[in-house]
Amino acid sequence: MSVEMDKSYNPASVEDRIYNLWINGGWFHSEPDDNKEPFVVMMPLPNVTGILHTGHALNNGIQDLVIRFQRMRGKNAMWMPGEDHAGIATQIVVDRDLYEKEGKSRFDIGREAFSKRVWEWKEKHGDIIINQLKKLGVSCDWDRFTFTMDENYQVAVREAFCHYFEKGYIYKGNRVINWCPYCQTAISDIEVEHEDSAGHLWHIKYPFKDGSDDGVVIATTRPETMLGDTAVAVNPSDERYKHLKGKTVFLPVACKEIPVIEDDYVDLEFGTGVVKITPAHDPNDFEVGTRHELPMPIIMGPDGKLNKKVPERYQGLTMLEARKKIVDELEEKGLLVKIEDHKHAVGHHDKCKTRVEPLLSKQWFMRMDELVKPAIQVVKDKKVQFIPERWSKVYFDWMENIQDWCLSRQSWWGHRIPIYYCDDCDEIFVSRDEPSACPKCGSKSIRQEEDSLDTWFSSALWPFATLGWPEKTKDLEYYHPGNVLITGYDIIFYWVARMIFSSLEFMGDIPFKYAYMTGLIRDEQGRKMSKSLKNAINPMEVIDKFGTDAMRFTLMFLSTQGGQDIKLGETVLTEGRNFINKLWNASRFTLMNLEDMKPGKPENLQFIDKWILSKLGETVKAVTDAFEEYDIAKGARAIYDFFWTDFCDWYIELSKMPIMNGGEEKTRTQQVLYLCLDTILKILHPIAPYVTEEIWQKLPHKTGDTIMIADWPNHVDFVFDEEATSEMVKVQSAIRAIRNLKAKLRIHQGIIGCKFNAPKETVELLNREKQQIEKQARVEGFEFAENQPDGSVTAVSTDMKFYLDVAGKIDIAEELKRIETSKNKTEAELQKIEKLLGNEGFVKSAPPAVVEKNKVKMEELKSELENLRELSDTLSN
RNA sequence: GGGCGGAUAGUUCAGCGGUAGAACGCUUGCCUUACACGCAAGAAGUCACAGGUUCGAAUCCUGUUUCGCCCACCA
Repeated sequence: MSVEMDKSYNPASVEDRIYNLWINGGWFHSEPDDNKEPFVVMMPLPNVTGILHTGHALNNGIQDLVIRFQRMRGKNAMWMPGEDHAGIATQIVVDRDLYEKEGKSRFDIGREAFSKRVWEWKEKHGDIIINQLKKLGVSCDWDRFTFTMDENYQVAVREAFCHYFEKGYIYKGNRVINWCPYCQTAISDIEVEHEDSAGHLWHIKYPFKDGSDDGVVIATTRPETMLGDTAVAVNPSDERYKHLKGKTVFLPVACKEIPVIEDDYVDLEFGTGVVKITPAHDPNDFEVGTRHELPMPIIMGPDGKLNKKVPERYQGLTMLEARKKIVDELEEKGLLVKIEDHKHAVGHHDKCKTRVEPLLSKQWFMRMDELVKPAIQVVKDKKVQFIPERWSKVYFDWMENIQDWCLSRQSWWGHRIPIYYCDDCDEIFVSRDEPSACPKCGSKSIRQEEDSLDTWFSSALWPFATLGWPEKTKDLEYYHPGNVLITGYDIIFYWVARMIFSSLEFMGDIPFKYAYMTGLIRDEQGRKMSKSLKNAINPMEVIDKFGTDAMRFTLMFLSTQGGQDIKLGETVLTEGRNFINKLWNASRFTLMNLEDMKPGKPENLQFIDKWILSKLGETVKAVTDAFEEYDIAKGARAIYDFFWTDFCDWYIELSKMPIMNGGEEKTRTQQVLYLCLDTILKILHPIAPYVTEEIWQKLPHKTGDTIMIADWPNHVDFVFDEEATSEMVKVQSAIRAIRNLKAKLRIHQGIIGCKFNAPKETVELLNREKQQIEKQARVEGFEFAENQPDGSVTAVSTDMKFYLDVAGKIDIAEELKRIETSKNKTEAELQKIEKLLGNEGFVKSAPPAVVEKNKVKMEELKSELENLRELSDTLSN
């Protein structure tokens, strides 16, 4: 019988099979259990319209790592998955689909039909991202999968809205909001992306009256809005414009007279010191307009085109078309004084990238002042902790300067606002269910608000709405609050902050203890991934090419605790792939040599065994601590270093001889190998779940059905053996020296630096190296004496005497040069350490261990230097 | 205009008070019966700059330069 494993790891043949094994085992599922401590992670909701990007791969990878780690540590791990209806984002996608297939817009088919279409779309495409997520190997509790439009979830949303309304936090306000002409809806401030663009500052003369040459010059970046001007303003303290007080000016193009008003808002330094006031199309102007009770004509329709309030020749033009026409016209009339270049930020809707227009409009708002207070406090008190800590500053800055939240969207896909209007008595009321009559006058003539809620209103309830809230469920009691939220820092405002105040409001508790902010993933040059640059990496393609584990390992390896952005590309992914393959092959070697193993605890440990087990213990501790502290990369690095360098390069290589020797030695080595492999698989499982499971399933003496729920190793089970460790250091340097062709020369001269009394095992190890060098040396034409004294226990150098003939093959001049550089280097190092040790402060205040170490090092350097001198003397003779 | 982060080997990054580290790439050998997605040996760094604190600074402080983010109603 032999172990059947391919020469290299083939993820495609493993991943789906293993995932099904886990699903069928039901190990992802969690139920409340008072005897076990829960560990809860709430998944950041992917959008129904979404396709998986590398950001998902990163934060779901970390979430899965944390969940698998805690599950193995014996916690009742529950990871809540779900999907967001994603209001406007989805509406845009379906709207486009409708247009492409039937040439219609949503307005052509109406709310009912459109809504039906979105549901159909969701049924058809909603699973795409979920299936992609599964390819990542995520171990979330699919039985609990929640969609933010599920019936239960709708109940929660209505409850929350009614609660806020009844508390007086929700109000209808007439304000200048951000309007997206493409989506034809209001959006909130944070949904506007500002892009600096090279614009102009137009200086325009408003004459005192029709025909007059004289007038005031205003400066504006948006001349088209002058059609909605109802005043011009100057600062009351501005001496230049004292004479304007009480006058009116003539508004060119629109042909009407508007007053000159005084307001502190006007900046004396900027532009001409005179500002045109367009109350319906600029938030500041609106405030000025309110103070001075100015008329506020709205000149733009929902589609972003000028409406009937403007002269006929402008009606139906878009704002930008109107701008051009107005500027032309002003120029013709000689009213355009000058045009300056001016850089300013232009707002765009983050979903559809359309330029947003400020618009006076009636919308529903949520008062934030009260809600924000406790939400700030819990972060101040470290009840909720950001990782890395610096993000809490971003959180505070936003929360402390927060504006009321514009909740309503003129969208047909989402939670319809549960506000009702009575046609008979004008009563406005909320209702938790479908009301049949007005509670005040009993009229049946009532209608529901047409608008929907901002999608983030429902996501804000995620940490408890998924657990059955507003019902008082066992789940809610057991799982809330959660432990950690893992997400990109780009949604701190959208989601993290809103979950915090929502949980505090409805649950009286924080939603999670830690908010771990991942970096953003960029391309190899550090650029943002974008469609236009065509530099986006599709995780599905990465999985096809490198395998899920390789991708996950790469991402974890790069995701440092500082939350730096991550540069991802072929090079690093290849490294991850190589590591996984190395694991596969080390396991293949181990398993091939384990077939006749007697199970049991290894006995009669030799220094090499003690050494690898010491290292293993250290690694287990380092990894456990790192994962507990959410320092993922540190953990990944610890495993990588131990596994590749210590385990593969040294232990496996050195294990070949005792295995060949057979007998007790062999059994012992097999048992140590087994112990190491088993432990490595376990601590690597949270990072690379598929390979580790696949290999673990092949272990001859495993207990249990899956590595997923195997016990996490405990470092105290591995004793740290200092003597073995220092012996190993010596052996390693001896072997390295022997391996080196130049070292052969030193051996020949009898001045090798690694003379020591070695135990039998060490000498054997060295002999093995000797054989290899012999072979290589023969290839290079060296001669040897054949009969060597055997079993020498003392000096390696004596043992290597047969290299005598090497001398003639060495380029003496070249070698002398090398020795000279080497000597200089050693000398410099020596001086450095001498200086350090000569430093009184160092001896007094440095840790004694450090001083000792340096003393030892100095001795070593001294003897090395001496050897070099001796060697160069011999050579030059 | 405010705030945040980075600047360490050719490249990507770790280290964050005690003698400069890893991976990739590069050079030189090797298909050594787990792995060429591999093995061994090697070259490679004024730790951006200038001051300061300290016995000692890549590491702490203060400036400067530079790259990148985020926030902000100066028309």
